[in-house]
Amino acid sequence: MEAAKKKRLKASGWIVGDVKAFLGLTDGEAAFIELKLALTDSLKRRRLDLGLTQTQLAKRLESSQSRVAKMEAGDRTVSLDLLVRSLLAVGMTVRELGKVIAAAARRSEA
Amino acid sequence: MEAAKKKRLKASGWIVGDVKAFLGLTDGEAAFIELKLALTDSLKRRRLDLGLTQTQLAKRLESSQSRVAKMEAGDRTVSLDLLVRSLLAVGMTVRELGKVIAAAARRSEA
DNA sequence: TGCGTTGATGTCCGAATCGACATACCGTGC
DNA sequence: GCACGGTATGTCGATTCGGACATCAACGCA
Repeated sequence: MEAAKKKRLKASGWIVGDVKAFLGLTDGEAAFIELKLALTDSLKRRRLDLGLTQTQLAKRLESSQSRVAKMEAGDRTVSLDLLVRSLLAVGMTVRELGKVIAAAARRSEA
Repeated sequence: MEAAKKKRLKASGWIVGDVKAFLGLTDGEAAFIELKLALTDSLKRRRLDLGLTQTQLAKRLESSQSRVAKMEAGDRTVSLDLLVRSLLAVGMTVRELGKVIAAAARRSEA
């Protein structure tokens, strides 16, 4: 968390300390979770943009509705592999993927 | 593969058709492999930059030398999860990760 | 030559993840 | 209210992936 934001929060009465600190995660682990969340959101956004239901998307991915739901819910039984494969399967390019990730990093630093 | 490159190769006597076409991969699958390769290389480069042996890196990752070797070799039993978690564990930021991925895409388009 | 270090490869088996199915939940329209 | 389409959640057997270990090749060095 950036210092300025921390200060703002503290000033407004919050106890400062993010999820990472609370759960005792390392920087790497926190970054990994942050990354998964960003992809999770991207996937859901893309599905809605394509006007698909979870069931329809599942068919494209040769998966099941329940797994799509878990992907979008950030379920811990969903791997980064599956998330990325899915994004690529619905037409996201590697380049766009890179952008999404970099953008997510920027957002979380703010 | 981009058209211009295809032409160049053809002109120089190569039979045109990349790995993707040969193996009958979809665009998404090909992109996924491309992505893994880029991360594989990044990991090896970072390890060498840090001046670590595979065994030393393995210790940091709480893994084993053989798994590190497989990661760097692009073994199919190595997941994207492991690759990304390893990169984050050796100090790569999510933002850098995004850049590496985008850069890899640019390179493969050329 | 023999020795130590580094990395590559194959295998084992427990843990994590998968697709699938059942089922519950939640709106919306009748 | 009820039905229905869409989504969420829990569970199961099968597959994949993980760390660990053994082993091998390649290298430099005494």
